[in-house]
Amino acid sequence: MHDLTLEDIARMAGVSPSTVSRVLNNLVGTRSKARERVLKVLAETGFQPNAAARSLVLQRSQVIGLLIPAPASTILHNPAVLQLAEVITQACHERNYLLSLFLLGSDTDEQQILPKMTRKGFVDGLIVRGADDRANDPLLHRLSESGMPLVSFGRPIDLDTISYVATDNATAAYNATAHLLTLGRRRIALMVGSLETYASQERLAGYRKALMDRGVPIAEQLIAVAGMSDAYGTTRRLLQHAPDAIFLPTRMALDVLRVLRETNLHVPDKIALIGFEDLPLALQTDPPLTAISQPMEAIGRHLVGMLLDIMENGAAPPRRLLFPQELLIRQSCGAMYM
Amino acid sequence: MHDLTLEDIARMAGVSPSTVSRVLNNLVGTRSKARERVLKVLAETGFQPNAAARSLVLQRSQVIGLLIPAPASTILHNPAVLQLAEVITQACHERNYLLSLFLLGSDTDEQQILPKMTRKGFVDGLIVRGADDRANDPLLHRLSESGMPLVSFGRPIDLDTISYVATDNATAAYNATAHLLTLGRRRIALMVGSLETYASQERLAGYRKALMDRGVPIAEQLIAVAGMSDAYGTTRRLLQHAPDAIFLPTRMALDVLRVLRETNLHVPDKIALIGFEDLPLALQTDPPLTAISQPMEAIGRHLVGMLLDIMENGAAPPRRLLFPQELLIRQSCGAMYM
DNA sequence: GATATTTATGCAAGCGCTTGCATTACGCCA
DNA sequence: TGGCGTAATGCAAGCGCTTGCATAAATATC
Repeated sequence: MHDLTLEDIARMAGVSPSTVSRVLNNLVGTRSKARERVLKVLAETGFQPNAAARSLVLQRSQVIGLLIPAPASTILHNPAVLQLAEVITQACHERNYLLSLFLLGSDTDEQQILPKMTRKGFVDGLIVRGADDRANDPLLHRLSESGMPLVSFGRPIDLDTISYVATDNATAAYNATAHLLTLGRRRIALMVGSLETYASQERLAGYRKALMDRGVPIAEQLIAVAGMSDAYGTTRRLLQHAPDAIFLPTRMALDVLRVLRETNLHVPDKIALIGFEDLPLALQTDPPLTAISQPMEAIGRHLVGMLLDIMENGAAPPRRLLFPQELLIRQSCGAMYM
Repeated sequence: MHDLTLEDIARMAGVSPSTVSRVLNNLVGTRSKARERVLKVLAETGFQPNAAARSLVLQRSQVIGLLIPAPASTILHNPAVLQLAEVITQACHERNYLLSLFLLGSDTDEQQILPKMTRKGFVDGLIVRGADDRANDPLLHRLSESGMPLVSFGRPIDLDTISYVATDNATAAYNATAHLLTLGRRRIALMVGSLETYASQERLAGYRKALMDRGVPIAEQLIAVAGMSDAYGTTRRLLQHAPDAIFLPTRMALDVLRVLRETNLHVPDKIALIGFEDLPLALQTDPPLTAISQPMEAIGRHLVGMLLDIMENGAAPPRRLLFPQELLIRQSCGAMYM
């Protein structure tokens, strides 16, 4: 038994395929009697039109792709991207699009997958978790060249033709640093995951500016780069320079807290902590971590809004949107006790 | 300027569309001179054939869908599903399929999305994160009825027609409990996230059996159900019954550890801990958490293997596969000190 | 009740690709 | 060089749907 087609339904309902199509797409008046019969058959059979045929004739698939360049390590420690995926999924559904997620593990994946992703008739547009670092710049380049409607979450490096939504890490870091200064901290350490990422550079800049604006000297020893695996060691080294606050990637909070417990540095009495991202983890640490939060809901909505706009009106000129971030005060920064 | 089609390429290369198609699909001998010209044009234009047209004529899209029923809370605390997604993505690429992830947030999503997912010509088959609890049983039912090739990760409840891959939670819990007993623990507490899930029921059964086999009395007060938000309180209550070990969902480890620190119960000297899942978190806790680990790599491979098999040979009879799990001994169970 | 107007329906083309079949070009051997 | 087998190529149909156009039916108008 072959799969049902429009034609089968038409025969069963005693009408022409066109009529069935029109019923399916609601472009037939409600008072038609044929309509009733078709509807009945449709319900009985549970018929769903063939997606490929539909896409072919309509020249669009009603599917949007979300590309996540993510070697295992990255994504597992970064639930934020998942939250983004959820928000975007929701936003797409509201606009009657389907959101399809694609994981890009290795570089070979990328070579293999990208050409397929940019085929017409597959997805109508692409949202990319862009430019975490220079490494995925070529990806954006290639996507951009493909002509596929595209928006990036995160500002692309060296590429000013791509529309993007990003968050203002510089201001956020500035504000967080200022907050710590207001609380009386003077030796504020900064841990970043890498200096290759735009985000880190912006945070560093915001941090520096806040210190300078207040006339607090910048101690280069208090600035450290730490990967996931050496967060513990890096923290220990940092402690030799007697910081009274640490500004850190939230995913490293557990390692940092462990060091502080081991060295009997009470948080926040002796040392204050602020995380760069508001992951679920921030609520589970002891004490709960004050963290910078991105307005994910709004970001997601604007990403898909922007993409749909580009799909309708073309990609020029590129759209840009910068979102402010918010400092969520919990206990690790000491402000609760003032 | 309209998008390029096979016909355009054919014209540019001075051949017929059929020839271009054959070059694209590598079913033309290598010594053809036309082939060279086509290849050249293809390279120059970066042409990619229209995916919808291809799917339509071939009656398959070379895309597999991974359906993730995941309200935000669930997925954010459960990176395991992401690991699965990565493994499956990889396995699909190796088999020349594209893996497309779909998040099912709300129930309304489900109503809206499922019909689209089961359309022919969209995906060729579906992998579902099945039956975490009764709640998504209807989902599996509907998918099953749609006739779409389907495999479930996790054993479906009340449904014996669906092929699945699952892990042997009962044996794993049995072994972990036995391990604790061997280490001299006698008052082993069990925290589960819910009693609605198959997984929890199996764990509970394995736990009970291990105790009975060793003649250790089962204390019902040592068995507790805790959600993410009341893990802390539940742990405190549990402590009133003086457990010397706790068997817990890994994602609750931080809360449990906090209670134990606050009550000065040293892990593992005073109390041993074992987590049900080996999340990245297990390595970051202090002390690192002994945990049960699923062979994700193998599971992922078999899920796609099974699905492709079903796509080729039909769904009957349903395939079933049960994987053993492994106890990863770290410091929280005390075995390191023996 | 006859005509004009609106609304529902059917016909057929076509979206961009693949592929069976018929045809042509090619290389080989005598 | 002619005849043969094989490989390369082109033609045209068709995958399942939508939609412009023409026609038929239903409704409104006088």
